[in-house]
Amino acid sequence: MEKQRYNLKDVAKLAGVSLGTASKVINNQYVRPEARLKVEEAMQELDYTPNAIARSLKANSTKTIGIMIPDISSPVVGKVLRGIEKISRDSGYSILLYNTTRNTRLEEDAIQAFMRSQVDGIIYLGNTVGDEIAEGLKRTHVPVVFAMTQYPDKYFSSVTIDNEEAAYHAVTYLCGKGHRRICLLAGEADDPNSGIPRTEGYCRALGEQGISVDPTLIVCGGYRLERGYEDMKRLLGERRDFTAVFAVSDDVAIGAMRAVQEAGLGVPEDLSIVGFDGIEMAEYTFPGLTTVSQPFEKIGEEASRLLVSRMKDGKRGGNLVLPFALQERESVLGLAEETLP
Amino acid sequence: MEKQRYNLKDVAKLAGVSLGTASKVINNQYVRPEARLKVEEAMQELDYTPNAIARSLKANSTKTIGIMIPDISSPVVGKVLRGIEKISRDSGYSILLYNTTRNTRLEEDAIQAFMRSQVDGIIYLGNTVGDEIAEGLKRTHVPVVFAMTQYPDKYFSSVTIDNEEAAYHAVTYLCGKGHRRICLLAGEADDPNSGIPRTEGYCRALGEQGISVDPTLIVCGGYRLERGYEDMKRLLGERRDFTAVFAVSDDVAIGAMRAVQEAGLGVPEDLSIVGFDGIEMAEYTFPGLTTVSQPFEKIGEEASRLLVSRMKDGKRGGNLVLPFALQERESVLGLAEETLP
DNA sequence: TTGAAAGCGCTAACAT
DNA sequence: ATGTTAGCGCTTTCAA
Repeated sequence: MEKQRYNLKDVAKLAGVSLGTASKVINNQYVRPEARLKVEEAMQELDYTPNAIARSLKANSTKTIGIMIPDISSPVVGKVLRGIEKISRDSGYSILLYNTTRNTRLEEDAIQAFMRSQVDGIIYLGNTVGDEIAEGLKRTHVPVVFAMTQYPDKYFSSVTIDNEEAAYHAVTYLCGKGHRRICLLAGEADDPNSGIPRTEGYCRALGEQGISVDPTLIVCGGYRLERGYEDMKRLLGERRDFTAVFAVSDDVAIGAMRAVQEAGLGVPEDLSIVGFDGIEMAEYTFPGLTTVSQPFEKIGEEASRLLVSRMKDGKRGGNLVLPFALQERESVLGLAEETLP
Repeated sequence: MEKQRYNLKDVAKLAGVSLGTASKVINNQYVRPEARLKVEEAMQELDYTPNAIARSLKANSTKTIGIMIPDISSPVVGKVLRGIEKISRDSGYSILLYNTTRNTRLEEDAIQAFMRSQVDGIIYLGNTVGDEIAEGLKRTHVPVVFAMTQYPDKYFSSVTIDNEEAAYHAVTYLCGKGHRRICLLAGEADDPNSGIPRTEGYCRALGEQGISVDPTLIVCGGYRLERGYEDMKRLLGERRDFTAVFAVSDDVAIGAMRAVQEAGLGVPEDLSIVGFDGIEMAEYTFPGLTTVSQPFEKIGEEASRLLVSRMKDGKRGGNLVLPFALQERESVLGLAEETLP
């Protein structure tokens, strides 16, 4: 089998027309019907596909968007990605993927790669944005939108939820159920994206209820299963003077739930747990996990829409804040008066 | 801020050399040191980045690989993707992503898009390959490798595990623990990729133990949490004459576990469960899920390596079969003699 | 060693 | 309505 790749010139020659005419055919400009037919037949015959590279070179636009991701294997990221992919594709854009593993050097590489590839826009997904990276992103001179993260510079747009408010809501809910000693599995202490605002929301809710914040009840770890498990296991070994746990992610909550159950305690009888994210798994743990759910796919879709519109008309996009929702399931117990510590 | 994009000609002019010389500098060919320096300074000054599009047009190679995926939001796919991305990037290839949602029309679109984009190779991830798609893939004339799936045509390479053997292994393990009535949550009945071989492995194991296969103990569903939950819930409503469950995926197993626990039964006291895949979550369910783990990241890496080497030297890759491993955790009970039905 | 120039596949302006 | 041609940014002969 010969490796054959025909071009428009070949098509034109076979059809007996000029290159320009053939070009008009594939671009839906007017050509005499019989000529059009001939060209179409020739295209068919040669199994011709337009070369987008050549077209891009000419048009100075690749119809491609670059996506930087901290960790593709995260289910949360996957959902957002699905939203992005769908809208981008429908708008005629291809997706160039770069996994940065939260590594600044790789982020810089990604930006370089995107510039070389002449992407028309960039979506930066999920990670906290460092200043140098933000600088690098600006120097690309293409529109950039952040999904699930923000950066204080009007050059960028973003799509997020209100993390402070969401955490406030969850903790207020717990207080409403009679809980007063609430442990916070807080994520990364210096993460302006999730860890910090959610901790603030936690503190605000407590304050509003007249409960003073006990810093020893706030433990910073990460966002992964393992941290939830390890941290809760350690905590349970030290003390049991809290009745509820609010975790920064469902993964952490599920890890914590395992530690609780492993310790012979019941959820929610002995300890109530609220998670954050609303991953599908939260529905199938036993008991089902009450959680603050984020509209991941929608976040991706909106990020994509924002980017597409900025690539089209160069408009500033602004910051879009999407609604969250508290999903009540079975992991929270309402406390009777006498149970309070 | 002006949108500026300089090209090599600008660099050459600023450096006071010819275009050809500037080109040699960025391609590390020999130029007089002082000229090289001038060019490098000019590049710096103009913040020059080579235009990969132009380079691709000339070189007739984009250093890009296209990846078709059934569902990006699946954690399993994410892990494979991570392996692919890592190796590809290290080998100098970019990744073009296309999510096909198991839809043949979208798969055809993906192939079209890849051809237009002039990808140098394609990785097809996870889904069962239809004949028309295989045909379309062949007509691209670029190397294609399948990850986690196969197609009987030497044009393609593949990276998989031995699904029949893995299922055989798991079921034999269950038999070794004294189980004789084993329910199979079988996935899709017509899926030559996972469903069929795993069912065959199940049957072979049973046969070898002298246990006759009870077809009413085999229930076909899908691979998702919901199916495991629904199917097991229904089954438990009808009968309880089995002591173990082997599920085609960890998601299904976890869904089933929830149904069992919800029914007031204990895992593994009343019912043993074995999953398939080895996702991280399997470690944090309570009890921990015993499962057959697949080396997802490695599958991605090897697929990528195979593809890269085929793109380089055009060699046929063949089919790579990677080892699986049974992860013993807490979801299986050893049955005493008298417990047998 | 360096410069000039052709050409990768396509589009669009211009001429016919 | 169609053909001719310049040129997108780069690499690579070929001459000098």
